[in-house]
Amino acid sequence: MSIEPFNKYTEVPEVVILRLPLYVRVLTKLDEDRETVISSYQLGQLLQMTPAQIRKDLSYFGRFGKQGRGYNVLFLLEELKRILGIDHGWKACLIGAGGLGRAILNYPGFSPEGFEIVSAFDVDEYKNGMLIGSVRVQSMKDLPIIISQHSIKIGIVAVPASQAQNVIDHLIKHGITGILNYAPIAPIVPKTVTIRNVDPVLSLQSMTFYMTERGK
Amino acid sequence: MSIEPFNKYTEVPEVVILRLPLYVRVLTKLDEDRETVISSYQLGQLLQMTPAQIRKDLSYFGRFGKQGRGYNVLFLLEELKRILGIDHGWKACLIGAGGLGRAILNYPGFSPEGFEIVSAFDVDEYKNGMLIGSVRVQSMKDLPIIISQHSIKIGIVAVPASQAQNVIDHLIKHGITGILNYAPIAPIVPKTVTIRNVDPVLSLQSMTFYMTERGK
DNA sequence: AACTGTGAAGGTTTTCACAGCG
DNA sequence: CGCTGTGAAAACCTTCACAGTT
Repeated sequence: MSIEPFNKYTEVPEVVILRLPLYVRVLTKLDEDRETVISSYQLGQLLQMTPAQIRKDLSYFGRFGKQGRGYNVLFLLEELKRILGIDHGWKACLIGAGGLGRAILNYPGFSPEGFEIVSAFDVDEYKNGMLIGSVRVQSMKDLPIIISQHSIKIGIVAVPASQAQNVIDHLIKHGITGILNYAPIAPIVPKTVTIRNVDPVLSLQSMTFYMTERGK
Repeated sequence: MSIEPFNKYTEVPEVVILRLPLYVRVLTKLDEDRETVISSYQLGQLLQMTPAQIRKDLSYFGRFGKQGRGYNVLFLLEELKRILGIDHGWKACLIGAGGLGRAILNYPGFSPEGFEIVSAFDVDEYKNGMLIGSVRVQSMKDLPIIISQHSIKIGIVAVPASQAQNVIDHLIKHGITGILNYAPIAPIVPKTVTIRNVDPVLSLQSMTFYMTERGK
């Protein structure tokens, strides 16, 4: 029994985790450009952040730099990938093979980063068997077996808003622990599941605030 | 001359602005469901937030509720739309008519929310004249005149990463003040311009942190 | 009785500033 | 000398708790 108020072990702030992929992205670019060393100041220039913030963020995970010199680009890049769990590939399944789902399947940005959509599902039985890119659309009733056979942990939701929460609940029931949701809703998920929403309309709606007199 | 350290007029925190569109979304749904009154507690349930946060957020802009009763759904909805500047439509232009650009043009979610893509551009002259949905692809050299004729303030960027910063600079030079960027880069813009990035890969990369042992 | 609006408290994140290392 | 890593300070954001209104 402690006299002081209970304070759980200081975790890494979520905002920090959200920034790590940005670091990965610029480091990847720097590596492609054959840069071998970079300082927190230079990283800050590229990302429009303060050098102190970058150093503090990295310090949550270890000591990756060299005083007087900076960070080794490739070393820091690989450390960050390991921390984020993207030093290996991830399989994902897609739910919803409409216009949006098709665009997601054809989006060339996922697989170079190690995210592979290995399977697609749609409630519409007419779409079953259709080939989109290299993926064949399957019936929703095959979802449990496919998820378990391929050990899929990520679900990408591209169904209409009205069905999205149901689909999300269904995915979670069958073992999905990460969801990338494209439906324009505010989904409710247990704390054991990580969800990210892709919602360009929300982005535009907060943008317009700053584009009106009111926002200045 | 004050003794106290200078503190600029307390602005509304950006996180608050980012949440307002969420309130708009659930209020819209509630209105469609013929709900007329809602409390901060109920809103909190729907959005997985504390009632105090919702009340505090709203208090930055005025007093919209009634004690003992809650908020009038339609009234609050319209106030929030006015605050965000979405009580009227916004015109946007799209740059990049490749696979991604085509998906954006065909995405049915923008126009019901008042965002209309009135024009599309591509550097590839072979695409000029092509019709995508109801929009005809134009040459980049027509961009300045079209932006000015239609008073377009929003640019949607769907070009390859290598060209994105150039395109963004170009848009800004010709009067665009809001940018929705789909290219996987960390763009640099002046403080007079508001930018939002749509980047599902970054979302996935922060998600996997929490899906690994490390993230628990 | 049921709720809002809000100062104040509490908690979190950013920035500062400098010791210490290469 | 130039830079990192990091306690401490400052700034920022969330939650509490309750006076006040309907």
